[in-house]
Amino acid sequence: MKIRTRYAPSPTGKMHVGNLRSALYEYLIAKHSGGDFLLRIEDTDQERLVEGATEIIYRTLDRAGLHHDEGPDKDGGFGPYVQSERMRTGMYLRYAKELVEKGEAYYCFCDKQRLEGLKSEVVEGKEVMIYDKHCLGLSPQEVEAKLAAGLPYVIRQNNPQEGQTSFVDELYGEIVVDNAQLDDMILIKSDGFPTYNFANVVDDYTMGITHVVRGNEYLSSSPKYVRLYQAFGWEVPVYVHLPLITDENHKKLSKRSGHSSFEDLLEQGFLPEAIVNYIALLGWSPADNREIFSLEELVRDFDYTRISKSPAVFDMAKLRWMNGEYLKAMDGDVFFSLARPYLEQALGGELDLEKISAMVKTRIEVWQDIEEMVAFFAELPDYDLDMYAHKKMKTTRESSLALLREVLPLLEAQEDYSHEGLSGFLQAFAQEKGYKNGYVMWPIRTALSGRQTTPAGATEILEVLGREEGLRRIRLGIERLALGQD
RNA sequence: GGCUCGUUGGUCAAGCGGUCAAGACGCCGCCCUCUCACGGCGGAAACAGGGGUUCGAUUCCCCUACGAGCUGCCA
Repeated sequence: MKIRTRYAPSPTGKMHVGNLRSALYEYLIAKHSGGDFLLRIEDTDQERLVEGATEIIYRTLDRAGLHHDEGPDKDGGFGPYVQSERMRTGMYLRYAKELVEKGEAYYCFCDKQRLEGLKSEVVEGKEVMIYDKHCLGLSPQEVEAKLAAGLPYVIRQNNPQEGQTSFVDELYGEIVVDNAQLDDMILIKSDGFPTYNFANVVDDYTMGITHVVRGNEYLSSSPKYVRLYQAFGWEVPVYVHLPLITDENHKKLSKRSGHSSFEDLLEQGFLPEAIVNYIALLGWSPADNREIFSLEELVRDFDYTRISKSPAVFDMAKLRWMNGEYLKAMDGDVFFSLARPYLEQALGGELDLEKISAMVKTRIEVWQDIEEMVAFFAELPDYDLDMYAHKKMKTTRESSLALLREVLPLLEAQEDYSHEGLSGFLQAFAQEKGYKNGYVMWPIRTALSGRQTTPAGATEILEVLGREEGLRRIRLGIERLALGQD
């Protein structure tokens, strides 16, 4: 049997990493076995729809490389793939009526007031209500009359008060609940739209979904869905409920709390491959110890039985590390082409950006790190003269001044300002004088950069800065040190 | 409140009756070195608690605690 999975988001905003991970696992489970991954838009809640949200879903999936085999834009013969369009075919109501006829569902005409009156317990500020099956007692004639009168109605599932319902989740094992716990959830809303609870079952069945892969939040309502399948006489699909992804406070990720969406992370300078790789490991681990996976490798190695059951905290620090790994492994030219906009923004087009790009490559974790790191090339920052003193280099302000004065004429005489030429001659100089390399390089680099740490050594910086600017900065350093001494 | 699920270092996470309880991120130290970074080496750091079962429990069962999810005409 060919596995078919689906990602079924409701278009209500951005996709955060939890949403994306669901999509990823659904994709991986299907693709690992050569199956199909479908996209279905669940827009049955007309009030929560957000303009443009569907486009975000397409964009995100595309950027993440999770290409669907079927979807609203790719008909595979199981369409429509948008629930509002499916509703127009009348299918949900038809199926609901079938259930009514079987006694597995019933019309309910209860209005808001009556329902409000049913709310009894108040727990943590939330009122808890269990529907009392009031309308189940209506005779067929009464129902007909109310329907004919055009009264608004909903259709509710009719769950038994006794017995148990169970199903097997691939990860969590057998889940058993007392039927008395199952409330008569609404299948068809008064606006004619199906609820998620009903639509997901009808759609998953009619679209041939074999493996229902979804967030853990559905685990406890799954018995109700299972009852629906059974009521229809449909085969229950394979269920794989995924553990939650939480923030550092162990709270479920949500847009409301300002948690990053996939697109936010891209803006923050993360690579889509790194994000995908990272979230793949949030709740799943391979049999070996590997951590770096391309999407193709994930497809090959993804064994969903190894998905864990406990929630995972989204750790930005590790994502940053992983992004850095991707950056380091990237081809130099590709890196440069991607880094270029950031380099240009920080430095303009004057300097040799390609050289600077190479310097920065092993030192950044996200693109945004570039700007701060290279700013000194464009403009010498104001710096504290104490920076010239470094215990390990054995330099002091005084020794630095002397060193720079000693080295300046030599640099003025130098023609070759290549990194190789400069380092060759400077090291020779150090050796001749019996200085350690650091003793001569530290003052020079400080004068050139005005910084304690730089993405390159003194001679590389000098090469990029060029003879004129380099000498200018060194002279300035001498001047300031001399002044500061008095 | 009820129901369901979960609980190995700060975080991810291996383990599936007998291990000195992996590995990774982060942190710390050392080496490399013209600073930083990379790279290399090393370190601190965990089985929530209590009962069982067993010759032997991180591993199986029960209870408690804690956490999470659901309990919507939201998904």
